[in-house]
Amino acid sequence: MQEKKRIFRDCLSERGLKWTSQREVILDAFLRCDSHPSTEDLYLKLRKKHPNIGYATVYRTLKLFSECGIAASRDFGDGQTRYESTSEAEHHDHLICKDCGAIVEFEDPRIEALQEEIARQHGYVLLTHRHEIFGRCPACQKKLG
Amino acid sequence: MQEKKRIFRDCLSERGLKWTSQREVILDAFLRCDSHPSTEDLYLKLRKKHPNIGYATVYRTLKLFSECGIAASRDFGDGQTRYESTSEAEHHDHLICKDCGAIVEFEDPRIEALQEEIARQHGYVLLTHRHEIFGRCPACQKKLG
DNA sequence: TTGTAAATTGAAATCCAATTTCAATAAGAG
DNA sequence: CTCTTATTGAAATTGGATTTCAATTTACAA
Repeated sequence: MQEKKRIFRDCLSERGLKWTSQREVILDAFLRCDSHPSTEDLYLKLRKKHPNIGYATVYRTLKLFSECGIAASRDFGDGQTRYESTSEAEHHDHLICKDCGAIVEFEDPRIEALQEEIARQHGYVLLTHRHEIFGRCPACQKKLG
Repeated sequence: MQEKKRIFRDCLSERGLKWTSQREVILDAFLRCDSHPSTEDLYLKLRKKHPNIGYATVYRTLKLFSECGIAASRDFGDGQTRYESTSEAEHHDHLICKDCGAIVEFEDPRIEALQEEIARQHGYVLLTHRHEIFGRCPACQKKLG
Protein backbone atom coordinates (compact mmCIF):
# COMPACT_ATOMS: atom_id res chain seq x y z
CA MET A 1 0.00 0.00 0.00
CA GLN A 2 2.48 2.55 1.26
CA GLU A 3 4.96 1.21 -1.25
CA LYS A 4 2.60 2.02 -4.07
CA LYS A 5 2.08 5.46 -2.70
CA ARG A 6 5.81 6.09 -2.58
CA ILE A 7 6.24 4.94 -6.15
CA PHE A 8 3.45 7.24 -7.28
CA ARG A 9 4.87 10.23 -5.43
CA ASP A 10 8.28 9.60 -6.92
CA CYS A 11 6.79 9.34 -10.36
CA LEU A 12 4.97 12.61 -9.89
CA SER A 13 7.99 14.53 -8.73
CA GLU A 14 10.13 13.13 -11.53
CA ARG A 15 7.63 14.60 -13.94
CA GLY A 16 7.26 17.89 -12.15
CA LEU A 17 3.74 17.04 -11.06
CA LYS A 18 2.24 17.66 -7.68
CA TRP A 19 1.10 15.50 -4.81
CA THR A 20 -2.39 16.62 -3.84
CA SER A 21 -4.95 15.56 -1.30
CA GLN A 22 -7.30 14.47 -4.07
CA ARG A 23 -4.68 12.21 -5.57
CA GLU A 24 -4.00 10.65 -2.22
CA VAL A 25 -7.68 10.03 -1.55
CA ILE A 26 -8.17 8.51 -4.99
CA LEU A 27 -5.10 6.33 -4.69
CA ASP A 28 -6.16 5.03 -1.29
CA ALA A 29 -9.64 4.26 -2.55
CA PHE A 30 -8.25 2.58 -5.65
CA LEU A 31 -5.88 0.36 -3.69
CA ARG A 32 -8.57 -0.52 -1.19
CA CYS A 33 -10.83 -1.47 -4.07
CA ASP A 34 -11.26 -5.16 -4.60
CA SER A 35 -12.34 -5.37 -8.18
CA HIS A 36 -11.67 -3.67 -11.49
CA PRO A 37 -13.32 -0.29 -11.08
CA SER A 38 -14.26 2.02 -13.90
CA THR A 39 -13.85 5.75 -13.49
CA GLU A 40 -17.50 5.98 -12.61
CA ASP A 41 -17.33 3.14 -10.07
CA LEU A 42 -14.57 4.87 -8.21
CA TYR A 43 -16.16 8.29 -8.55
CA LEU A 44 -19.41 7.05 -7.04
CA LYS A 45 -17.61 5.25 -4.26
CA LEU A 46 -15.68 8.40 -3.34
CA ARG A 47 -18.75 10.61 -3.58
CA LYS A 48 -19.93 9.57 -0.13
CA LYS A 49 -16.91 10.68 1.87
CA HIS A 50 -15.53 13.19 -0.60
CA PRO A 51 -18.37 14.90 -2.44
CA ASN A 52 -15.97 17.62 -3.46
CA ILE A 53 -13.88 15.40 -5.74
CA GLY A 54 -15.05 15.72 -9.31
CA TYR A 55 -15.43 13.06 -11.96
CA ALA A 56 -12.79 14.70 -14.14
CA THR A 57 -10.24 14.45 -11.36
CA VAL A 58 -10.91 10.77 -10.86
CA TYR A 59 -10.66 10.27 -14.58
CA ARG A 60 -7.37 12.14 -14.85
CA THR A 61 -5.91 10.49 -11.79
CA LEU A 62 -6.64 6.95 -12.96
CA LYS A 63 -5.02 7.80 -16.26
CA LEU A 64 -2.05 9.11 -14.35
CA PHE A 65 -1.80 5.88 -12.34
CA SER A 66 -1.64 4.04 -15.59
CA GLU A 67 1.08 6.33 -16.94
CA CYS A 68 3.06 5.85 -13.76
CA GLY A 69 2.76 2.10 -14.03
CA ILE A 70 0.88 1.49 -10.81
CA ALA A 71 -2.35 0.64 -12.61
CA ALA A 72 -3.32 -0.74 -15.99
CA SER A 73 -6.39 0.12 -18.02
CA ARG A 74 -8.60 -2.62 -19.37
CA ASP A 75 -11.43 -2.75 -21.84
CA PHE A 76 -13.75 -5.66 -21.27
CA GLY A 77 -16.17 -4.53 -23.92
CA ASP A 78 -18.82 -3.25 -21.54
CA GLY A 79 -18.35 0.30 -22.72
CA GLN A 80 -16.30 1.43 -19.77
CA THR A 81 -12.57 1.59 -19.26
CA ARG A 82 -11.59 -0.28 -16.12
CA TYR A 83 -8.41 -0.09 -14.09
CA GLU A 84 -6.56 -2.65 -12.04
CA SER A 85 -3.59 -2.40 -9.76
CA THR A 86 -0.43 -3.76 -11.34
CA SER A 87 1.02 -4.84 -8.03
CA GLU A 88 0.38 -8.55 -7.96
CA ALA A 89 0.92 -10.80 -10.90
CA GLU A 90 2.85 -9.44 -13.82
CA HIS A 91 0.51 -10.54 -16.49
CA HIS A 92 -2.84 -12.21 -16.47
CA ASP A 93 -6.03 -12.45 -18.44
CA HIS A 94 -9.64 -12.46 -17.32
CA LEU A 95 -12.50 -14.87 -16.92
CA ILE A 96 -15.69 -12.85 -16.64
CA CYS A 97 -19.19 -13.85 -15.62
CA LYS A 98 -21.68 -12.62 -18.20
CA ASP A 99 -24.44 -12.43 -15.63
CA CYS A 100 -22.98 -10.75 -12.57
CA GLY A 101 -19.72 -9.41 -13.94
CA ALA A 102 -17.54 -11.29 -11.45
CA ILE A 103 -13.94 -11.38 -12.61
CA VAL A 104 -11.36 -14.11 -12.07
CA GLU A 105 -7.81 -13.49 -13.14
CA PHE A 106 -5.94 -16.32 -14.77
CA GLU A 107 -2.56 -16.92 -16.22
CA ASP A 108 -1.51 -19.76 -18.46
CA PRO A 109 1.99 -20.01 -19.86
CA ARG A 110 0.83 -22.61 -22.36
CA ILE A 111 -1.55 -20.12 -23.93
CA GLU A 112 1.16 -17.46 -23.90
CA ALA A 113 3.49 -19.79 -25.72
CA LEU A 114 0.88 -20.66 -28.32
CA GLN A 115 0.26 -16.99 -29.00
CA GLU A 116 3.94 -16.47 -29.57
CA GLU A 117 3.90 -19.39 -31.97
CA ILE A 118 0.92 -18.06 -33.90
CA ALA A 119 2.45 -14.62 -34.28
CA ARG A 120 5.68 -16.16 -35.52
CA GLN A 121 3.87 -18.37 -38.04
CA HIS A 122 2.44 -15.27 -39.66
CA GLY A 123 5.69 -13.35 -39.53
CA TYR A 124 4.39 -10.99 -36.87
CA VAL A 125 6.34 -9.71 -33.91
CA LEU A 126 4.11 -10.14 -30.88
CA LEU A 127 3.56 -6.96 -28.91
CA THR A 128 0.55 -7.44 -26.64
CA HIS A 129 -2.67 -9.34 -26.52
CA ARG A 130 -6.12 -9.23 -25.08
CA HIS A 131 -7.82 -12.38 -23.96
CA GLU A 132 -11.13 -12.60 -22.16
CA ILE A 133 -13.17 -15.68 -21.49
CA PHE A 134 -16.85 -15.02 -20.84
CA GLY A 135 -18.88 -17.57 -18.97
CA ARG A 136 -21.22 -18.11 -16.08
CA CYS A 137 -19.83 -18.24 -12.57
CA PRO A 138 -20.80 -20.97 -10.07
CA ALA A 139 -23.12 -18.63 -8.13
CA CYS A 140 -25.00 -17.54 -11.22
CA GLN A 141 -25.33 -21.11 -12.42
CA LYS A 142 -27.11 -21.96 -9.19
CA LYS A 143 -29.22 -18.82 -9.28
CA LEU A 144 -30.30 -19.29 -12.88
CA GLY A 145 -30.74 -23.05 -12.72
CA MET B 1 -22.66 -14.50 -52.51
CA GLN B 2 -26.11 -15.25 -53.83
CA GLU B 3 -26.48 -17.86 -51.11
CA LYS B 4 -25.95 -15.22 -48.45
CA LYS B 5 -28.45 -13.00 -50.12
CA ARG B 6 -31.04 -15.73 -50.10
CA ILE B 7 -30.47 -16.44 -46.42
CA PHE B 8 -30.85 -12.75 -45.64
CA ARG B 9 -34.05 -12.41 -47.64
CA ASP B 10 -35.49 -15.47 -45.93
CA CYS B 11 -34.57 -14.09 -42.55
CA LEU B 12 -36.24 -10.80 -43.38
CA SER B 13 -39.49 -12.32 -44.57
CA GLU B 14 -39.67 -14.62 -41.55
CA ARG B 15 -39.56 -11.55 -39.38
CA GLY B 16 -42.00 -9.55 -41.46
CA LEU B 17 -39.28 -7.20 -42.62
CA LYS B 18 -38.80 -5.88 -46.10
CA TRP B 19 -36.26 -6.42 -48.83
CA THR B 20 -35.19 -2.99 -50.03
CA SER B 21 -32.78 -1.67 -52.59
CA GLN B 22 -30.67 -0.12 -49.84
CA ARG B 23 -30.32 -3.43 -48.06
CA GLU B 24 -29.29 -5.11 -51.27
CA VAL B 25 -26.70 -2.48 -52.06
CA ILE B 26 -25.28 -2.65 -48.54
CA LEU B 27 -25.18 -6.44 -48.53
CA ASP B 28 -23.40 -6.54 -51.88
CA ALA B 29 -20.85 -4.00 -50.71
CA PHE B 30 -20.35 -5.84 -47.45
CA LEU B 31 -19.79 -9.19 -49.13
CA ARG B 32 -17.47 -7.66 -51.68
CA CYS B 33 -15.53 -6.09 -48.85
CA ASP B 34 -12.21 -7.75 -48.09
CA SER B 35 -11.57 -6.69 -44.54
CA HIS B 36 -13.45 -6.03 -41.33
CA PRO B 37 -15.33 -2.82 -42.06
CA SER B 38 -16.81 -0.54 -39.47
CA THR B 39 -20.11 1.17 -40.12
CA GLU B 40 -18.24 4.24 -41.18
CA ASP B 41 -15.89 2.34 -43.50
CA LEU B 42 -18.79 0.86 -45.35
CA TYR B 43 -20.75 4.09 -45.34
CA LEU B 44 -17.86 5.98 -46.90
CA LYS B 45 -17.27 3.27 -49.47
CA LEU B 46 -20.92 3.37 -50.52
CA ARG B 47 -21.05 7.15 -50.59
CA LYS B 48 -19.39 7.27 -54.00
CA LYS B 49 -21.92 5.24 -55.95
CA HIS B 50 -24.85 5.70 -53.60
CA PRO B 51 -24.75 9.14 -52.04
CA ASN B 52 -28.39 8.76 -51.11
CA ILE B 53 -27.79 5.97 -48.59
CA GLY B 54 -27.53 7.39 -45.09
CA TYR B 55 -25.23 6.44 -42.27
CA ALA B 56 -28.13 5.36 -40.08
CA THR B 57 -29.25 2.90 -42.73
CA VAL B 58 -25.81 1.34 -42.99
CA TYR B 59 -25.67 1.15 -39.23
CA ARG B 60 -29.07 -0.50 -38.94
CA THR B 61 -28.43 -2.87 -41.82
CA LEU B 62 -25.14 -4.16 -40.42
CA LYS B 63 -26.87 -4.76 -37.12
CA LEU B 64 -29.56 -6.63 -38.99
CA PHE B 65 -26.95 -8.78 -40.73
CA SER B 66 -25.64 -9.70 -37.36
CA GLU B 67 -29.11 -10.57 -36.05
CA CYS B 68 -29.71 -12.72 -39.10
CA GLY B 69 -26.45 -14.53 -38.55
CA ILE B 70 -24.77 -13.57 -41.81
CA ALA B 71 -22.31 -11.24 -40.08
CA ALA B 72 -20.74 -10.93 -36.67
CA SER B 73 -19.79 -7.79 -34.85
CA ARG B 74 -16.33 -7.38 -33.42
CA ASP B 75 -14.73 -4.93 -31.06
CA PHE B 76 -10.99 -4.67 -31.54
CA GLY B 77 -10.69 -1.82 -29.10
CA ASP B 78 -10.14 0.89 -31.68
CA GLY B 79 -13.36 2.62 -30.75
CA GLN B 80 -15.38 1.29 -33.67
CA THR B 81 -17.57 -1.75 -34.02
CA ARG B 82 -16.47 -3.85 -36.94
CA TYR B 83 -18.34 -6.53 -38.85
CA GLU B 84 -17.19 -9.65 -40.62
CA SER B 85 -18.98 -12.15 -42.76
CA THR B 86 -19.71 -15.38 -40.94
CA SER B 87 -19.50 -17.46 -44.08
CA GLU B 88 -16.08 -18.99 -43.93
CA ALA B 89 -14.61 -20.50 -40.86
CA GLU B 90 -16.92 -21.07 -37.94
CA HIS B 91 -14.74 -19.58 -35.31
CA HIS B 92 -11.49 -17.73 -35.34
CA ASP B 93 -9.60 -15.05 -33.47
CA HIS B 94 -7.52 -12.18 -34.74
CA LEU B 95 -3.90 -11.20 -35.06
CA ILE B 96 -3.77 -7.46 -35.62
CA CYS B 97 -0.93 -5.20 -36.71
CA LYS B 98 -0.66 -2.27 -34.34
CA ASP B 99 0.86 -0.08 -37.02
CA CYS B 100 -1.22 -0.58 -40.15
CA GLY B 101 -4.22 -2.41 -38.74
CA ALA B 102 -3.81 -5.45 -40.98
CA ILE B 103 -5.82 -8.38 -39.67
CA VAL B 104 -4.96 -12.07 -39.90
CA GLU B 105 -7.53 -14.58 -38.74
CA PHE B 106 -6.29 -17.59 -36.83
CA GLU B 107 -7.76 -20.61 -35.21
CA ASP B 108 -6.08 -22.86 -32.71
CA PRO B 109 -7.91 -25.80 -31.17
CA ARG B 110 -5.22 -26.10 -28.51
CA ILE B 111 -6.00 -22.63 -27.22
CA GLU B 112 -9.72 -23.36 -27.36
CA ALA B 113 -9.17 -26.46 -25.26
CA LEU B 114 -7.09 -24.60 -22.71
CA GLN B 115 -9.80 -22.00 -22.34
CA GLU B 116 -12.32 -24.70 -21.67
CA GLU B 117 -9.99 -26.13 -19.06
CA ILE B 118 -9.49 -22.77 -17.35
CA ALA B 119 -13.22 -22.08 -17.18
CA ARG B 120 -13.81 -25.53 -15.71
CA GLN B 121 -11.05 -25.07 -13.11
CA HIS B 122 -12.89 -22.04 -11.77
CA GLY B 123 -16.30 -23.66 -11.91
CA TYR B 124 -17.41 -21.45 -14.80
CA VAL B 125 -19.43 -22.59 -17.76
CA LEU B 126 -17.71 -21.23 -20.84
CA LEU B 127 -19.95 -19.13 -23.07
CA THR B 128 -17.77 -17.10 -25.41
CA HIS B 129 -14.38 -15.50 -25.53
CA ARG B 130 -12.47 -12.72 -27.10
CA HIS B 131 -8.88 -13.14 -28.06
CA GLU B 132 -6.77 -10.66 -29.95
CA ILE B 133 -3.05 -10.75 -30.48
CA PHE B 134 -1.49 -7.39 -31.32
CA GLY B 135 1.83 -7.28 -33.05
CA ARG B 136 3.72 -5.87 -35.99
CA CYS B 137 3.20 -7.37 -39.42
CA PRO B 138 6.09 -8.26 -41.74
CA ALA B 139 5.54 -5.21 -43.96
CA CYS B 140 5.58 -2.79 -41.03
CA GLN B 141 8.67 -4.42 -39.59
CA LYS B 142 10.48 -3.71 -42.81
CA LYS B 143 9.10 -0.21 -43.06
CA LEU B 144 9.95 0.71 -39.48
CA GLY B 145 13.30 -1.02 -39.39
C1' DT C 1 7.26 32.38 6.35
C1' DT C 2 6.01 34.49 1.99
C1' DG C 3 5.72 35.27 -2.96
C1' DT C 4 5.11 33.34 -7.23
C1' DA C 5 5.13 30.43 -11.24
C1' DA C 6 3.20 26.34 -12.65
C1' DA C 7 0.18 22.47 -11.82
C1' DT C 8 -4.43 21.06 -10.33
C1' DT C 9 -9.23 21.14 -9.71
C1' DG C 10 -14.34 20.84 -10.68
C1' DA C 11 -18.03 22.22 -13.45
C1' DA C 12 -19.33 22.59 -17.72
C1' DA C 13 -18.46 22.12 -22.50
C1' DT C 14 -16.97 19.25 -26.22
C1' DC C 15 -16.07 15.10 -28.83
C1' DC C 16 -17.38 10.99 -31.20
C1' DA C 17 -19.46 6.66 -32.15
C1' DA C 18 -23.71 4.53 -31.19
C1' DT C 19 -28.46 4.82 -31.21
C1' DT C 20 -33.07 6.88 -31.60
C1' DT C 21 -36.64 10.03 -33.36
C1' DC C 22 -39.76 11.41 -36.76
C1' DA C 23 -41.96 12.80 -40.94
C1' DA C 24 -41.79 11.32 -45.63
C1' DT C 25 -41.46 7.30 -48.59
C1' DA C 26 -41.57 2.56 -50.26
C1' DA C 27 -42.67 -2.48 -49.91
C1' DG C 28 -45.82 -6.04 -50.38
C1' DA C 29 -50.09 -8.55 -48.87
C1' DG C 30 -54.72 -8.69 -50.10
C1' DC D 1 -54.45 -0.74 -56.93
C1' DT D 2 -54.91 0.17 -51.93
C1' DC D 3 -53.71 0.29 -47.54
C1' DT D 4 -51.04 -1.08 -43.66
C1' DT D 5 -46.63 -1.41 -41.96
C1' DA D 6 -41.69 -1.20 -42.42
C1' DT D 7 -37.94 1.69 -44.01
C1' DT D 8 -35.30 5.64 -44.83
C1' DG D 9 -32.29 9.75 -44.05
C1' DA D 10 -31.49 13.80 -41.59
C1' DA D 11 -31.15 15.41 -37.40
C1' DA D 12 -31.37 14.88 -32.53
C1' DT D 13 -29.94 12.30 -28.51
C1' DT D 14 -27.20 9.38 -25.56
C1' DG D 15 -23.24 8.17 -22.88
C1' DG D 16 -18.53 7.63 -21.82
C1' DA D 17 -14.20 9.88 -22.76
C1' DT D 18 -11.73 14.02 -22.89
C1' DT D 19 -10.88 19.02 -22.80
C1' DT D 20 -11.56 23.84 -21.44
C1' DC D 21 -11.09 27.45 -18.27
C1' DA D 22 -11.22 30.35 -14.30
C1' DA D 23 -10.29 29.71 -9.52
C1' DT D 24 -7.36 27.36 -6.35
C1' DT D 25 -3.47 24.91 -4.52
C1' DT D 26 1.23 23.18 -4.45
C1' DA D 27 6.22 23.44 -4.48
C1' DC D 28 10.11 25.83 -4.48
C1' DA D 29 12.86 29.94 -3.91
C1' DA D 30 13.87 34.06 -1.48
